[in-house]
Amino acid sequence: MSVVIYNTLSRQKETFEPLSPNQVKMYCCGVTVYDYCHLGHARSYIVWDTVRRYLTWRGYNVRYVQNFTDIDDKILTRARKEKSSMEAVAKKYTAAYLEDMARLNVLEADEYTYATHTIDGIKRLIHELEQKGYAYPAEGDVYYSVRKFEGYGKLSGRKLEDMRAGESGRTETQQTQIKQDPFDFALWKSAKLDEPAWESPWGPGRPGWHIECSAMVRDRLGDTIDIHMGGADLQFPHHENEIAQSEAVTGAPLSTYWMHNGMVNVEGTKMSKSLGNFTTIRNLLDAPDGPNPMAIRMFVMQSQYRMPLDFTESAIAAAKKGWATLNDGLNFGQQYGKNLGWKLNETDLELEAAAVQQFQASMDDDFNTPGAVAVLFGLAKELQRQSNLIVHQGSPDADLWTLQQHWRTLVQLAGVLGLEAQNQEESATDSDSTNGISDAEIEKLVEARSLAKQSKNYAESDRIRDDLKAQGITLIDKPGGVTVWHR
RNA sequence: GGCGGCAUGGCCAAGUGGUAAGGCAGAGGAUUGCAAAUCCUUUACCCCCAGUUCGAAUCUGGGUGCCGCCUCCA
Repeated sequence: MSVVIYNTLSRQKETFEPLSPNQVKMYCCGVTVYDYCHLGHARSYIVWDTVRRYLTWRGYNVRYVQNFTDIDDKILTRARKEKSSMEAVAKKYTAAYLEDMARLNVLEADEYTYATHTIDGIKRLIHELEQKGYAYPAEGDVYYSVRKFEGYGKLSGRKLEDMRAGESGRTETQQTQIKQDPFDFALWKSAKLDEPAWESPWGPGRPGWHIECSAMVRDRLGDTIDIHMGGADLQFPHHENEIAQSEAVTGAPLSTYWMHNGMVNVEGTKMSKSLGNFTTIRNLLDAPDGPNPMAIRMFVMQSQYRMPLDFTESAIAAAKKGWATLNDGLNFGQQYGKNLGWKLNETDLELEAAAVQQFQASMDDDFNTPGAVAVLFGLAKELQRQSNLIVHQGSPDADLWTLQQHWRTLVQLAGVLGLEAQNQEESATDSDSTNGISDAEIEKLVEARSLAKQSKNYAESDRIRDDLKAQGITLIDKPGGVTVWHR
């Protein structure tokens, strides 16, 4: 069995075969750093993080490179607005990106690249394109002559004659007049007054958007990589243009597989900065009753990465609840393992084969995370049941070995999806120290409540229970008038 | 106008030829003084029409609706 990937290039699922056995070179189109990231970005990078984690778990040696676009009109506009510099704005939002992603448990790339650090490679590439007749200078700009590249449109499946230039209403009129063809795009833009600029054979200026990715991939990973990924909205023109640039120069395919994630929608339409219908990651997480970052991962994992994903209050609420169940399961070992006599560091325990097999079958099929998450829930619900038995009856009804295996399997597989529990012991200690109430005091209150119950003074007994609840202590009445509690 | 995608229970969402995973919510029951938690049970003519097939949510054709892209985009 091998991994199957939906390749945008062929519009079908293909068996994954890396160029060199067990080596995977991945390049992910990163963000333009002019603002905080929103949920659309969160989805995208959580998805690619998961692909990377899964391939790694499957035994591939993955090299993951991602860029930051730190030269761009939007950054400049932002810098003017904030009376700052392009560099400062880019720095600020690059840092913010890294913070947000760390919270979402997105692993750092093996290498991050920056447009500003790739100027030489960019200039080299443009020069080669010029020599090979694919690029032409015009009034200090340099443009790519799209009609010279035979395969233009092969990724997005479109023909130049079918497209309406300027359909989206965003064409820059100035450029339109300079370009030989409306579909030609800028490789190099001449600098206007008080704009950051780099020296070049075509005069001072800065690179166009698409060229940086071509240059970075070539510099860091080589002429052909295994997987190139990004948002579905990058398919055209960005990735199409990358292909045109890279392949015209190298004569080799830029990437064997192209993967695109579906958009995050708000009330049926795409979340985007220009529409203003976005929620930033930090706003969502930092809201008073905001979700745990892992709940966001759950939210993303519960739909297939190529499908649109609707962001709604109720979807987040459902993900929060779902995460709570999973989190309980993940904490089972910390909570009960010691009492059950587990050795927690025992790692040579075999995982539960059926669950692993089902998980892998789902994930192998173009990263079917909803199927994989269902496996996680199967394990978590069983642990939840056992946990309830322990609390109410004092012991589980499964043998300890099986329980430990369940738990280890859950932790391991959830980890492959980047779903990790908070360290419960830590938070428990936290609440011990910050929460003034001691065990003895709780016992006293529980005792008082039992007496109140016996005399049928339920108002009093409920008051005590509510008070304790407010302090994070849950009471459980068991048959026979016994009450147990836990924080 | 062109290209692509999607339509599955109250909401979300897997399933791509053998008669519907999972999550959230709901209902009934067990338990409880009432709760909480948990357990058990339970809710689907798979957008419409036609076709292929012994058999289709799944394939084919035709509708209808929604979404994305056509040089800001994750």
